[in-house]
Formats: sequence, C-alpha cells, structure tokens
Amino acid sequence: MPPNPMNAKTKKELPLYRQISNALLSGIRDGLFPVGTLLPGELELIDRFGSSRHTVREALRVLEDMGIVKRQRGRGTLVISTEARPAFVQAVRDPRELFTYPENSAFRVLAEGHVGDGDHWPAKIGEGVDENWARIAGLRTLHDGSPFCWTDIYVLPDYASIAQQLGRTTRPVYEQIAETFGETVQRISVEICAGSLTGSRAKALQVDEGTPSLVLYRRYCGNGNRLFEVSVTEHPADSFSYSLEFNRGWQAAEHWSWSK
Amino acid sequence: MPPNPMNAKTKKELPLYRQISNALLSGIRDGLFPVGTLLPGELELIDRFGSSRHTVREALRVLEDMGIVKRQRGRGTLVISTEARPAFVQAVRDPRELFTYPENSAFRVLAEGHVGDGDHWPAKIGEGVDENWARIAGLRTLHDGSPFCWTDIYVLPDYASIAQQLGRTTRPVYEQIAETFGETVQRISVEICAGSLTGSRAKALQVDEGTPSLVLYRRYCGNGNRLFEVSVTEHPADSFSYSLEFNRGWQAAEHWSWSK
DNA sequence: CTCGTTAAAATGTTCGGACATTTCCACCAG
DNA sequence: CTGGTGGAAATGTCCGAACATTTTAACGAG
Repeated sequence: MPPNPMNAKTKKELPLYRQISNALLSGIRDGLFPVGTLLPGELELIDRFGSSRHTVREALRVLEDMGIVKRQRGRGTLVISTEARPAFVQAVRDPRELFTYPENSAFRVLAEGHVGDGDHWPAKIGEGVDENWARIAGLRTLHDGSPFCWTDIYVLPDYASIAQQLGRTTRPVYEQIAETFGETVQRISVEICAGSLTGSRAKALQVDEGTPSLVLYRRYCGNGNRLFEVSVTEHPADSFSYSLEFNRGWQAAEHWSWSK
Repeated sequence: MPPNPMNAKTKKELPLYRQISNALLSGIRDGLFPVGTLLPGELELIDRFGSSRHTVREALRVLEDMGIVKRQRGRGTLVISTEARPAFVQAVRDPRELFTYPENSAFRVLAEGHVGDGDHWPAKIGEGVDENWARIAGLRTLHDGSPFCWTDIYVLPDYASIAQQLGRTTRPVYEQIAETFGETVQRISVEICAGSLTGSRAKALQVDEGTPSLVLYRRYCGNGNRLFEVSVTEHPADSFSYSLEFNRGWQAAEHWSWSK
C-alpha cells in the first residue's frame, strides 16, 4: 500500500489557492463583500494573503467558475451571488431536444391571420402579445398521415411572412424564424397544462369529443430577450407525454464539493 | 473616440491560448485525436506550438470548461467529447424548485401497503419497480383545506418505514427519505401526461367525474443511480400547470462563442 | 508467476516578472 | 457647462522556472 498516513488528517491540506477562494467566499457570505460590490483588487489580495498573483488569480477563477463573481477587465471583480451554481440542471445541446416531435412529422398550415381575427385568443398567452401579432394555425402529422398535434403559432408582426415558406415543413418554426430573420434564441419557456379536445380540433385530430389533451405553451425570446414567438400545441393524451430529466451537477464537482 | 482601427480586421487577433485551443479542437473534430484517446502531453504541445506551458495549460483549460476534455493528474488529457457543452440549460439550485407545490400545503397519508396489494398498479411505472415496493397514497391540500393533488408514492422496500414519519408534513417526500436514509439525489426524471379523474380520486379532489387532469411521474435516483422513489401525482387541470424555463448558456459564453 | 519497489511521465501548484488592454475619473481646454 | 484627453487602476495575456503529487508501467525479488 502506498504511504497513507490516515492517522492525523485525512483531508490533506488544501492547496493555497483553494484556501484563498474559501476565505474570500466566507467574506462574501459574511457580508464583508456584499453582492453588487467589487472585491479588493488582485494587487491588494496579493499582499493580504502573501502569495503570488498567479495563485490569487487561480482562487478568483474558482469563484468565477462557481458563479460567485464576475470578472471584468479594467473594472474589477464583481460579487454577483452568495451561492454556488445550481446543483441540478437539465441540459440540452440543441433546443430541438425540447420537442418530442417524431423525426418524420410534417407541419401543414391550415389557417393564417391576425390575433384579433377569430375566436382563438387564449387568455393564457398574455404578456407581450397583442392583437397585431400574426397567427398561424396548423396540424402536425406523422409520416403515415395520422395527426399528431394541433398548433397555434403567434409571431411578431414583422415575422408574419414566415407563413409563406412554412408550407409543409419538418423543422420547428422557431428555427426557421431564427434563421430567416437573424434572431438568436436566448430563452425558451414552456408551460404545460391539461385540457380536453372539442369541436373542430377533436375532429381534426380524429378523436372523440372531450378526449383529454396535453397543452404546451412555448415562448421564445430572441435578441435582447424580446419575445418573438408563442406557440400553443395540443396533443391527444393517449399519444403523447412530455419528459424531462435533471442531473446533479455537471461541471467539475471538485470546485464546489466543499459545500456539503 | 479611442483608437479604433476598424479598417483591417474587426475581430482583432485571438489570444494565443485561444488559437491553440481552437487548433486542438479542430484536431479533435478531424479525428486526429479521437474521443477516448489522450491528447499529447503538455511538454509536447509546448514545443509543437512554441509557447510556454502556462499558455498551453490555459488552452487546455478552455477545452476542459467546454466539456471537450477531462484532465487527470498523472494520466493525461482525455478527449471525452467532440461537441461543446449544451447550449440550453434549465438549472435549479434546489430540486424543490422542480415542484410547484404552494408553500403552505400539507401531505396527508390516506393509505399504505405494497405495490402488489390493490389495483393501483399503473403500467407506466415499470422499469425498476417490482411488487415488493411499498406504496403510500395520499392527498396534498392547501392551507385552507382545499385539495391540490392526489399522490401515489412508491418507494424501495427498505424505505417503507418512511410512511410512519410522514403523518402530515409539508416537505417533499424524497427529501425526507434522503435525509432519513442517507440518500443523495443524483437524478430526477419527470414525465408529464394528461388524463381524466374518475371515481374515488375525483371525489377526493372534489371535482366532477371525467375532469381533465395533469399527471406527473417523478423518478428519483440516489447513490449509485439506484432508483429509490417513484411518485405519481394527479392534478385537476384547472388548478395546476407545470412551467419550465430554459436559458442559453450559463457559463462564460466567451469560451465557445466561436461556435456560431 | 506474483507482489512490492522504483522510476518515468503527466498534470497540479506556486513563485517571479513583463507588457497589453480596458475602464473609469479627474483634469483641462473650449 | 461641455467635451476630449490623459493617466491611474484593474484585469488579461504571456513568458520562465521549480517542485509536488498522482498514475502507470517496467523491473526485480521472492
């Protein structure tokens, strides 16, 4: 067995830069460096801790990786949080993974107009959508023609022309908008609730009147966090469910393992 | 205006360590350093790129932050992926945020037994749950006594005794199990689908027969990714919806901004 | 052949120094 | 009062060197 002096201290003294980062973190948590203020400069930390600049910077990097501070050249090191990064994350490499659309499904436009037009104006939308927004309604079907979901799409008036090139496509609409108009999706929020299918929708989806359904509201924010698309999709309950998975941590856990 | 030679190249040459990290990334993507193999050692990279060790390490750190490589003292730098970290994440500091339980709600046990007992054995559970698991059924109500959701909880046989201390509590069950039995929640998966309330459940929740409902299946994995709890909660559609929010990036975006 | 030792290789930690770039603010000219 | 300039301060980039710790594999004793 290699030399393993388990007797005294099992943990083996922490590296200097970790001691410094912990000391700074304690100071932040104790209110010595409140959120919103700047940490002392590197030069000052050097002679406060009596170590080299490289070591001090390493300590600050740990805090930055933890999401505790944000460093800005020329300004200083800003304290932005007192708590470490989230412990649980759901991560997706591509927003497409947020959809459970089968690979081979196609969207077909059945109606288009403006929000003000018809009677399809769910109060749920609210917040940022007004009567000038364009509305596109359609049906997504599987390769064999069986209906998969009913979709109402609301887009910024400027992007209304997207309906033309939407004819019968496979790709998600937000993706085509982003590509066509140079938007970059910054935020996506999803709200899920249950409902029941009635009238024309039940008929379009070929299910009985009153069949339970899953309704998903998706809101897309682009450049500058401006809302540019809201979509409402309704699925028959028996043919669709929505899945999520959260995992503990994802980045080098060593950096924040001290926290519990 | 400060000296701003916008004429020639707007982008201003990348720092050396970024050039190196990009070069290495290209090599990885081109199959020169396949996933699962080790990158050349730091010393070799030093005279291959003709820079200092500090700079080479900085480049490798970028790749590590991107999740492309994993560095291990004494072994080397392992290539673990060819793609950058996910672009969209939903992050929660505390798993409790995955629930939309109102602050002041309480869970009350109405029945307990084993999976094999009654007729409540939804096929949806499957995978890892057998007839030996304990089953606890109950109702979660708001402070004013109005019912909020019906819940079936399935736990590992060893943890069946949790039912005793569950009497009438506010905290989530998984949390109490984790605390009591020393589990650490590693993974949580959520599946959402729609249904309709019938019979005793409709009655318990004080809604009409056939009311649409939202059903959430939650699976909790603890130490060693062992499944230890599955819960099934059913909410009346009109009183509940589930929300998610995904944001682009979360860590220093500068590191992977090159990728589109 | 097995087990323990040893040496080599690799990354981790720490120090030192120098210059570049960005930000902010005080100062001064108009 | 306004606007531009310059300098101080702060972080970013880069080089050099030395020693520590961990891992792996070769080697040799039994």
